[in-house]
Amino acid sequence: MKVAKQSSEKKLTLIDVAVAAGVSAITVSRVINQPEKVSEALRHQVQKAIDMLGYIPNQYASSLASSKSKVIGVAIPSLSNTVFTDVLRGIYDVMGTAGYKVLLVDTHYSPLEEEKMIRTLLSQAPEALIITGGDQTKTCQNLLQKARVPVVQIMEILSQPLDMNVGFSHWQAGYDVATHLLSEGYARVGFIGARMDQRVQQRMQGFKKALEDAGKLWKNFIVTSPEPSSIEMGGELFKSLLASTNGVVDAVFCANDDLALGALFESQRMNINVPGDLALCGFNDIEAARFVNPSLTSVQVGRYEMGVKAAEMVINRLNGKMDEPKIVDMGYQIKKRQSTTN
Amino acid sequence: MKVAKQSSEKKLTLIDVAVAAGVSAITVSRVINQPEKVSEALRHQVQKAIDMLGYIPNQYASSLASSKSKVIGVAIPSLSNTVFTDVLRGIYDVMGTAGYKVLLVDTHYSPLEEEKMIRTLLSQAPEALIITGGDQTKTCQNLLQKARVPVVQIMEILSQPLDMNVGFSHWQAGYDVATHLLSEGYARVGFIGARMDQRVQQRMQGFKKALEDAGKLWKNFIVTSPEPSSIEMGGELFKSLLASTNGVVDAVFCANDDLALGALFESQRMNINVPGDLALCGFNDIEAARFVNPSLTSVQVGRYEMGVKAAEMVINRLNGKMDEPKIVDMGYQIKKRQSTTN
DNA sequence: CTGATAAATGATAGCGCAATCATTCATCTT
DNA sequence: AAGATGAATGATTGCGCTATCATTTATCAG
Repeated sequence: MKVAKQSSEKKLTLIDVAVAAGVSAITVSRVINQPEKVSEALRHQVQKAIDMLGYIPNQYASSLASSKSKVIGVAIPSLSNTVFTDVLRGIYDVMGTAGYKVLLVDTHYSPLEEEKMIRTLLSQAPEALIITGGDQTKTCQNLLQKARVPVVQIMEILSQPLDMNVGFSHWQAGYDVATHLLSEGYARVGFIGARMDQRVQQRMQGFKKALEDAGKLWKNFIVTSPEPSSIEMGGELFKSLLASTNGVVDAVFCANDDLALGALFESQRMNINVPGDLALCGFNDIEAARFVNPSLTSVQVGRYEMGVKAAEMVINRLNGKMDEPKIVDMGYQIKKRQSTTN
Repeated sequence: MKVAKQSSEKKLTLIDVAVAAGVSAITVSRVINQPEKVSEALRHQVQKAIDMLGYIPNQYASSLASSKSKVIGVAIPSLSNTVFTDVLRGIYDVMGTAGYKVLLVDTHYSPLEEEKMIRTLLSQAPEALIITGGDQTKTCQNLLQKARVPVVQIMEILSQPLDMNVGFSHWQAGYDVATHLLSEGYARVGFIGARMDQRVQQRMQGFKKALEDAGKLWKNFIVTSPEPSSIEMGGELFKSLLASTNGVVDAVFCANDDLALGALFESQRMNINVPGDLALCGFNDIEAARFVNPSLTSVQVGRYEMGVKAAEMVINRLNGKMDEPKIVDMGYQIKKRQSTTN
């Protein structure tokens, strides 16, 4: 084995390794990509050269030559929302194991930004995309169509998915929460929501429908804000709701657990007893919901599992399994806890 | 302008656009990358063709030809920890604006996995890397060295950074928290910690040193677990601490806010009054710390800003500004709240 | 109006790798 | 032992783009 200069200035290529190992370039390529096609002796010899030189393949050259990028593009609306990062973990865990890289972008809840970001993703020639929800711009949908790339839309069930779809019905979840609160005997049920993205809107619509069906929907029992959701915002919205209802509200469905915690903490400060005076229900079932006092009724969603499922769907598709279902409803579960115990 | 078939099967290349626009390929390339070098008339003509065809450049070919990837690699230990996703947001916001893509990997707190992941990152020929902490394997350090890529280590100040470094001293923060608790009159101060990564270890060491200096360090007042940190774990560790100290502990420094919340919620369930019977201090100052009742003393760190700073350091370096400081201490601030009010 | 300079555009080559096809060599069959 | 088969290895070519240098066209001084 010839020994090349250790501290060469220019970057190492396959050929450097090939020379060092005394084989041809393509053999080195095979050792890296299809080791079973190379005899054991040569394989070791080449591997030794690779390790010695610290060679790292240039993925760009590889992708260009093979038109396989091993990249999956993922677009989520926010990096600071555990709802999305939980899903992300599922995606990363599966994709990592399967040898795919994840190129992640943050759309900041904006379809226009999403369009820009998806352009970026597409320029990396991803083998598939996982994107959030269904409110892409028309241009963006065209781009995706044209790219002929498998796409999974996650987080919610869509009526007309672009391709594959994993999620659950936020409308139904909202409907069920309202029904649950009514069945527990609460009669003046309010709603607080922030950010008001498509999914929150749907939860609210479902919620409103259930109350309407029961003849218990009043406009002043709904308080929302376009601002980002947060614990602090939950407290604010809760106070607004109390004001707009003159304090007669007896249960509040909060669009997510952060808002619910904010409402809970605020009501503690106001000496409003939960659940004695007021019931609270959150959404997402983050860890705090289980452990706060009183524990918080919430809607559990298999977020990690949703990420796993989306990733698996992508991988199946890439492996040519076309017979898998294209739409998967992950469902949800209302976790009844102390905060709605009448 | 010639019009190409709209729904061609094969993917579009520069040349397709060039033909459609009636110019040479390189001119199209210039319109995309250095528009100021092309006359306005041609520029519009080409742009029209690009839009019409829905052309998206192949980044792999571009990167291979120009050896500029416009990719920044980022490695963090966990995707489900807000501490890291906050930093990430800062990185994404700056990098996105500057036209860089972020390739993110999750090392699951394991140096071995980190080594593997950094190999992956390097194979994408990133222009720089942002990695977490300083406990890379030797092999990994060699890889990084050899790659001659700017590296920023974030989250903590290291004695021997590989290259650039942004963070703060966890040791000092731990020392200061202990000092603060002692100065508030607490005399039997305990510590609970989970996961016990390098940064938690350092906080604990600083904490222990301060107690030792004050002659108030006892082994049974320190309870840790290698398991992941969580609210639930905080409750468990808190109960263990009570057991191992026979309940005489009068203040607890929790290695992070999740643990602190767990301890707080658990003490509420045990009818231990905070801060009346027991003081609690967290770390990281997540939003809940400000709003929970009693509000939780914690250590505030500019995580988003840390991400921004790291990204800016990278960009400055890539733009040839070599005179910037290589080590930036972001500092921290102890936020004194109700939970440690004697 | 000539030549010089700058601005705009084009032709060519090569980035580092893997697909493809060709070749060599070992093993087996009858 | 000759031929057949398959495994192991290699030579060539091109992926889609940009760097480089060459060429053309516009602009201007004297």
